[in-house]
Amino acid sequence: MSNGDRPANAAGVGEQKSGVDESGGKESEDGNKLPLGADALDPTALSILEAATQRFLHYGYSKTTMAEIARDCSMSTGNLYRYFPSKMDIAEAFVKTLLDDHVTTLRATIADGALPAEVRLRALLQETFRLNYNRFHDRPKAFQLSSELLSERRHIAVEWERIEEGLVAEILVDGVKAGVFEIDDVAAFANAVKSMVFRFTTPAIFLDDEFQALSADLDAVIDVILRAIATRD
Amino acid sequence: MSNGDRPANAAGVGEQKSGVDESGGKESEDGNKLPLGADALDPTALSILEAATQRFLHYGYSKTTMAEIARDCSMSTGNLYRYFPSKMDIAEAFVKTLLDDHVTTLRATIADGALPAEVRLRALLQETFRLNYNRFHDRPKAFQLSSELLSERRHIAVEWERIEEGLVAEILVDGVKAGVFEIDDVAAFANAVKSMVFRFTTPAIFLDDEFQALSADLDAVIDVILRAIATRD
DNA sequence: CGCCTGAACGCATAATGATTTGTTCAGTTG
DNA sequence: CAACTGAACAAATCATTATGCGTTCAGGCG
Repeated sequence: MSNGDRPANAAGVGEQKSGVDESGGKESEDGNKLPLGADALDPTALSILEAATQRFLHYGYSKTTMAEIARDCSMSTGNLYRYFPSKMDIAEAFVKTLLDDHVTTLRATIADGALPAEVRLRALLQETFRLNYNRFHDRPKAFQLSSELLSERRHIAVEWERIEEGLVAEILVDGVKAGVFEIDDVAAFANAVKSMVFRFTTPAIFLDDEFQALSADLDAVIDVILRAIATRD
Repeated sequence: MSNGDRPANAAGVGEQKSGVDESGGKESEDGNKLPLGADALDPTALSILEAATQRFLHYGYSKTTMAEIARDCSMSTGNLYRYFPSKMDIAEAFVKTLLDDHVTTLRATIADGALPAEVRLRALLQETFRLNYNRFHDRPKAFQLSSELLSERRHIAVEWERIEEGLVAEILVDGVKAGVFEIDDVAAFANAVKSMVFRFTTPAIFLDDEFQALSADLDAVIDVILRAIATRD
């Protein structure tokens, strides 16, 4: 218990190691447009994350050893622990950048506020599906790692869902303001939407299904949703 | 290859053993109100199924041995194979009676045609959820066995889904006839409903969730569905 | 000849031991 | 003193052996 020396803000992933408590943790008051992971990282920590990312993508989490990451960075294994509390925390940083990219893409998808709310909502939900599908199909290693991590560190999944639900709610509010949607409780409805498109955000299922068929099914669901909230004249 | 002797209709589960082909198999032209499994079973086969059922429920599939089942029935292991082609086929018969019970319960739930179609649809979907939830929570061994079998013998799952979708479509048609629903393509809409309630029929997910919270979420989804198809005046 | 037995076969699962790997920390370096 | 090393330890993982189990089939019985 002698070395209390850590670089300023060591990896920003200071959660409990294996406990089960759910203390809120940092709230990050700085608006929700900033990236949620990998920001303000020490250069050394960044190089570790980069090396780990390459190996994770090629060989997967379990086949990547701390010794290999250390060798890639020309440092000792012990030194890795000055920047990340554990191997799992490196994976967490990796997954956070993945999710961060997703959110960025989704924001770009719905950026054009001039488009009708129905169009933007459909685009958002289809793009969410497409991102999940591609992550699952084209980068299986990344997918496996993220789903394992998200099931073990639930708070990340919860936060991510909260953000996605916020995007949906954003469009819903726009639609209500524009007079094309009629919704009592936007937050509750956004939650219902999450349930309804669950099938298209749970890759464990669409193993052998075709993208086209699922996308068409999703369109049918969106049709129902839009019909339910369309203003009646 | 000398013994071509089998009791008439040996277990009615004559599918291929481990091939991958998907030939239609028997069509069962006799209406869909009859039980789909465990009918017309030899008394001996029935006693085997009964003994196996008890052990499956108590100890699960893998911890139940053919030797035990044979001992329970006071016969040799070899003789079991005169009534069921394999252990998995005994499990199939077991699962079919489970699903059969489900369908019977669901039919009873929506039997009262005098009730409004909205009420019957909600009852059907909530009851479907409740049955899945209970099977998952109160009889974990039965649940595990059925999900493993349904993923291996897909045609059973497919047929079961077809029946459930048929029940939904039945109510939808009634609602349209009564003038309370407005639906273009009933079959397509029933399929969309299946997607939307997917979350509530996929027990792998509601591991730690509460029944009440999920049931409330399902109610919200049903509200959206009903709002989408309500006739407008 | 129809119905059934139980020993025998080969595969899957479990148990055992050997090796690797995540993590720690006393100590080195500059 | 901050940055880092590398040997040491416990726990996980892997290869290998041993055991159990589903399945078959040549034969017995009534």
